[in-house]
Amino acid sequence: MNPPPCIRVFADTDHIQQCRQRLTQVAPALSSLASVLALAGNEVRLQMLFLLADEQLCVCDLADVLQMTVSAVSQHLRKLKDGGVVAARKVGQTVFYTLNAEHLPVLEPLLARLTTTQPEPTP
Amino acid sequence: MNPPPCIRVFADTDHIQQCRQRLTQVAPALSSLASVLALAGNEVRLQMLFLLADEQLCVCDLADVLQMTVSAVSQHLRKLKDGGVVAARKVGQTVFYTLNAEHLPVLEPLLARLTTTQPEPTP
DNA sequence: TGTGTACTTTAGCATTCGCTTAAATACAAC
DNA sequence: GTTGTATTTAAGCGAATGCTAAAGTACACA
Repeated sequence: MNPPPCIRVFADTDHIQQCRQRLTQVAPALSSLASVLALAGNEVRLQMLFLLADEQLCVCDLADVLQMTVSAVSQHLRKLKDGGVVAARKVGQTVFYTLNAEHLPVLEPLLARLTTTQPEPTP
Repeated sequence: MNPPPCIRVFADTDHIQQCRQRLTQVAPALSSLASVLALAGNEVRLQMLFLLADEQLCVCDLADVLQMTVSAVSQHLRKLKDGGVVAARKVGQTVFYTLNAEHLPVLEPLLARLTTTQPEPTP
């Protein structure tokens, strides 16, 4: 049931155990971070987040800007909302999306890099 | 060939165009960032990066720690290497992996959050 | 009340992902 | 050379992803 994954000569068991412990200590935070990064790791969604960092937008606006189907945009937004990355605010029949505060500490510095990175001069 | 994606009453064409321009300005950086986040957005790979941030490790070590097949680990590492996130250094017949400098500015603050986030007191 | 607009949801489908298994490569030691 | 160890690669497969197309929901307004 549990074949030894690696039968190398010097398997420093203490070291392995220590690494495992470090992982379990950060496990919840790491899992949460991974799911946020997975959401932001899609080019379309990252574009959305970049735009939403500047101003709230409705589904229709995003569809126009990204030149995508309203349905496709809506499905991306649902994922982002389910992940707690964005929040929806309904005004009349249009739904405005904004960045959610919960994961801003992670997203803000990432998005900030996009506007501050100057094109590197070829050395 | 190009049906209007959204026939809403008030489509602020100038605004849409302005958003599109902001996107094209950051397009290369955004694309690069998205691919790094996509790599880090996998829980197993994020664990690897977390460990590699502390010390260099070989494939076998990672397989032991993560309790995964050497093959599975190797395939993850190849993706990370192809994305420029990690670098390989061969010593004898073992291959040590380290974080690559290229994307450290993105990864470092993310990984730092894992060790500094204190468990929030239930309010 | 009906009509239209903004959005969501569902089903379907091609593609990608992440794993397993097995074979292949590289190299150290005997 | 042969053997053994560390790693990579290839093939295959189930599951997840991201889109389209079509139907469904919610609400404003005449």
